[in-house]
Amino acid sequence: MGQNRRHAGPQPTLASVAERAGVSRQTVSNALNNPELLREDTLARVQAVIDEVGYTPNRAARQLRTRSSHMIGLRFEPAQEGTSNALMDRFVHTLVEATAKTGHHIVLFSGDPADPLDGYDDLLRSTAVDAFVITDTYAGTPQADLLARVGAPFVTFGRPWDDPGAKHPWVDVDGARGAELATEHLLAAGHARVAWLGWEKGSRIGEDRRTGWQRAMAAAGAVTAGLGVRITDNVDAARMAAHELLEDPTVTGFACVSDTIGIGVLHALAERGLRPGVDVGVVGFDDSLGAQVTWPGLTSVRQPLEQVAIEIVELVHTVLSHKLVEQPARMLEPSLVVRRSTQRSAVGG
Amino acid sequence: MGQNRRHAGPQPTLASVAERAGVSRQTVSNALNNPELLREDTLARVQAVIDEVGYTPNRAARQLRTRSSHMIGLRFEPAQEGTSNALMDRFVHTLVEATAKTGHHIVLFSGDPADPLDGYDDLLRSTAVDAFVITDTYAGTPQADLLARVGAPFVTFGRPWDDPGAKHPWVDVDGARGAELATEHLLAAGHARVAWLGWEKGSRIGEDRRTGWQRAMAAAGAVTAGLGVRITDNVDAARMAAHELLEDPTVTGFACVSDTIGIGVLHALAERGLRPGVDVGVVGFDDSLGAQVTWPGLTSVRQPLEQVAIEIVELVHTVLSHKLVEQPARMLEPSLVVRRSTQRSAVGG
DNA sequence: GATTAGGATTGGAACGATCCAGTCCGGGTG
DNA sequence: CACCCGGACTGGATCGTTCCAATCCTAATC
Repeated sequence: MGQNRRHAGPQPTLASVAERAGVSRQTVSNALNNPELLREDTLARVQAVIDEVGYTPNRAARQLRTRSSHMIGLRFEPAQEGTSNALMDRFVHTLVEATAKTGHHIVLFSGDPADPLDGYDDLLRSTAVDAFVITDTYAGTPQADLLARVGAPFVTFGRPWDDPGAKHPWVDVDGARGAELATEHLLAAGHARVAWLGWEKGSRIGEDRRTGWQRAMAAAGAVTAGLGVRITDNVDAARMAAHELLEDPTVTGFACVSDTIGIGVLHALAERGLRPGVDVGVVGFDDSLGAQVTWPGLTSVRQPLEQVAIEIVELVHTVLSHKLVEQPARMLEPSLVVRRSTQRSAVGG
Repeated sequence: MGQNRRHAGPQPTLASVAERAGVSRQTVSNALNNPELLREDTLARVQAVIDEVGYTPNRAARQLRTRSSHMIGLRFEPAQEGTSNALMDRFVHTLVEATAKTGHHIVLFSGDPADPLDGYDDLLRSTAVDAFVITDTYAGTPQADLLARVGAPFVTFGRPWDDPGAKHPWVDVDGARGAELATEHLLAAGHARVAWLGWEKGSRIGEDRRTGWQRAMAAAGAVTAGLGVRITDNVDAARMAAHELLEDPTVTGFACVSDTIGIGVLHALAERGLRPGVDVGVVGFDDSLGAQVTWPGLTSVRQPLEQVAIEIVELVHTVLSHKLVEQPARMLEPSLVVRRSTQRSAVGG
């Protein structure tokens, strides 16, 4: 619809539509933005002309007048090779779909990796975007501070770790709960001593997930001493740490802070001839592509990224319409995707 | 710079800068867009005021007048779970960086998955974007046809398979050459009989890559009869196909059309107790995350996505400045990333 | 039939930039 | 000295929309 433009002449404008329909520009504008103001027959007549000539409002003109671009900025950080943070892909896609429904679009921009603030100010001052979505809050939230200071609307994916009293809207996933789910799952599968392979200190997200492991272990009356290990996020570091822990044959469960690390544990098992799921249970985190394709399949904690994106868009919408909500924060629950790395059933064939 | 806005009053405009600098609006405009037209001292004076008040041109106004938004549209297709097409991540990121250098931004949009044309027309007619980058040309190029018809600028990542005479600009990676590299590598490693695991017929990309395998085999005087298999792009299908081929113990090399399929072959090896690299060589395609983290590491054909993005931006720029190039098409060479799945050296430890 | 209320519609004035057709000015030329 | 030239700069018009205040119209009320 609207695609059947008959004449390939100049783009139709509001004025040309108005003239053709025998009404004023304002009436056409209202037909688009406040149709309830028009009499039924007038609306129908205007609509007919709009369809006939294939009119689409000019965004620039609208943006200039209304001072809103219907664009949402997202700084697209470089994905580190070798780690499984390509989960952004899933998130961004849902974000695009969710924003499309409210007539918004996502504008990507980049910035000096050393300066987390780079790029925001420019887009904002040139009125190119109405709001921002901020995804990397793990290292503090200087962007949030900047934007809050200049009064720019934004929503973060990630709670304000450093400043729990921050009033800005955010959506996050309960990582501790995820690790708890993972650990409970391993305990229920009969692995009494579950190790934790986490990131090095300093990662708020990592520490949060770790508390979930501790909570589950404590609830089961299990000892955690010597079972919590901190390493960097790569396959080899995890492989070596797993080898070390596996020297103690009573350690048969591994809850991991990431899929990358979970995969590293699977590598160690392969090298030792231990059967994943049967001899040793392993759970990763993020349900990345790696978890899905690695042999024989890695059980993983899945974040509801689709839901996160949807809620973020809702909050953006709320903020932009100045309907301030009392507590504009949402904590979502992760879930567990069970694969063979925690299943005792026969593997193969 | 420009960030030291002193007063948080209303946004400075061209007119306000002009007044403060004691010149006309046009002069300020020229200072920004055609500085060579100004006398040196005038330029310096205007610049000083611009910096002082922290002026940034309003994009909407500029866009309205010049009819160009400096935005480039990219339809962000849903990533299929379970397949390794997260390589878009790497591509998109470079695209964002490359466009930033020319003052452009990437706007993501989505569309009805059933309608490859959905979304383009709207963005174009509302003058929201100046050009498009099209990434999925594997299923024909209806978008390219549409855009060419309405005279909209665009560049595709992927050659026009159906219409080799198409005149639109494109950048692509020589997939046949990639498969040839993979096959040559396996042959050189002593695997005389190299099987090809490809996609089902109908995929132009898949067929193209397949010819590379055939070329390398023919050059080596090797027989391909019974060694070319077509399956769907998932781990299990590949695993089963590999099992079947491995019934013939002379088949010790696998060139695969994707990493997903390569990983499936690795699964089959694990189930049969065969050592990757030592007993059987496997090469995937795309150098995805899965290839990097899967055990023991999957040799893979890597597309120069960064270079693709850069060349695409160059072409977009060329097209937008109406400097038509004679043959606006670039074919890039892939490379091979060697990992343990094709190395006879000891694995583990 | 004059008055009024309120819904429907209108036309001028922005929004903030660039385009275009000048004007101003200082110096070289005949 | 009149004339012309070209570089530097100016001011109105314009892009396509929405805001605002005013006007028109219809029907109900007195």
